Amino acid sequence: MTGQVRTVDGRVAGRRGQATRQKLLDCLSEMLSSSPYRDVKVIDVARKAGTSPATFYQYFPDVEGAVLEIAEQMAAEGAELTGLVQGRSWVGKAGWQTAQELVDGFLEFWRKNDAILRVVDLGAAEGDKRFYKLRMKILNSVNNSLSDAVAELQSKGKVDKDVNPAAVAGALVAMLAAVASHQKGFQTWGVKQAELKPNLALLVHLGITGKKPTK
Amino acid sequence: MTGQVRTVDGRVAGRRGQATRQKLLDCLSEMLSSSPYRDVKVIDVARKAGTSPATFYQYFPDVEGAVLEIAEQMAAEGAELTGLVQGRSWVGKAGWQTAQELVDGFLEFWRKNDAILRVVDLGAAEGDKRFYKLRMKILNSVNNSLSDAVAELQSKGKVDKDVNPAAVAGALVAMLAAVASHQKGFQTWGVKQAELKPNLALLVHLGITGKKPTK
DNA sequence: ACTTGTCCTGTCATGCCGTCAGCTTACCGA
DNA sequence: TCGGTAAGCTGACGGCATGACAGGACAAGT
Repeated sequence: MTGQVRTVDGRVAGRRGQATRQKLLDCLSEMLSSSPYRDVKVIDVARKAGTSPATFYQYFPDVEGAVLEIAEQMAAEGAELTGLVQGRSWVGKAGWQTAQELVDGFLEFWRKNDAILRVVDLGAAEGDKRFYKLRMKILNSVNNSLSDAVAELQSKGKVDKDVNPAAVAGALVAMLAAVASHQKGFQTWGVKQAELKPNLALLVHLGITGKKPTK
Repeated sequence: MTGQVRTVDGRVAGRRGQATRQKLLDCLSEMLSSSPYRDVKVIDVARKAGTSPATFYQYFPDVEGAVLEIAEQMAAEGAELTGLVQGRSWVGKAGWQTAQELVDGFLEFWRKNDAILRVVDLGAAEGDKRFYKLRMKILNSVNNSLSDAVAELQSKGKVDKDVNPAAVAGALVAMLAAVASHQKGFQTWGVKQAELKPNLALLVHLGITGKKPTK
């Protein structure tokens, strides 16, 4: 996809250049998880990476640009999420297992990348098409698979005709993402992490199949 | 609660002062819906309000402080959400109606205040306790009512014992909030606003009662 | 050693931040 | 009517981030 890494002014980046570029990305990523997005300054990132602001601007047009880059890398890894739903059964005990593993994998992925995902979410909500497309890219694999699962059950007459597979799948994915973002919120609400998961799995199972799971 | 409105340096604000203060809040609010949170500058808000940056800092410690103020006002209005669930029935056709009206009211409220809610969400996700408490305050009314509903059905033996009411309620509320934030996202996903609502209502009904609604 | 192209940084103009002293305005009691 | 007092506002300033540029350092090939 990305044939060559290029600097802002069009030069092709070599070995060393790519290294510092990556270092800047790493430092920015770290910065995002330790301080509010709004307060992340180019100069801090540069200092942390042992270089100067000017260098940063050689590789990225601005902070947002760099964030998009990080998010892009993450989206690529996010493809692993597909495996959580693709080709799985939603019937009987296997269905319950599928729901559980989906929830587990999803929360884990989100927790691992929470800082960057927050920013992507904000960008998307603010209407920025780039972030918005990126968010789709990440969620699409899961969403499409879920949507297919609903559609298939529907064709077999196991799910009502007036259910919109895409809407249900989208809502469930949004739920998982939101809960993952606010995991800490649930704790103070008196819900422990361990308790949360099975209840989420239950909701997912109910949403997809319309039935309570057989455990 | 707030006995007197005070400036940062401790003076009590009079008629005129409160007016400019409110004007600044209004302008900030408008600013937030038209440009990314990260790019909202004090000087722009001040200019828009026909005053100077120094005046802004007389009433608010920083942009964040002003945002919290706006959010607080909104949270007060958010109490109206309570009416969407409190004392409603979740049985039979009435249950379906309850679910529909909840979804409707929730989406409407979110759409009306989306700009500020985005920022609150971000702040909460970033771990800022003030935003986080505020988010709770807004969602608590709905969340508690839903939680109670589940607990009640549970005591009647209509819902499984191993369901955690708070977890389910929290997840459903998070889902509604997330879907509301990304309503545009669903459109490009091929799901129309009108189609989305009943499917959300279905999920809510399933989650609360464990059964398909009778329409 | 020399050349070439990559890579980094010092420096600078610009603009926003956040603060302060000081000016203007409104209110109030004598 | 006339100060006196507190509220209300702003010009100006040091400080820092931004973003652009030109030039120096460096690695690799010849």
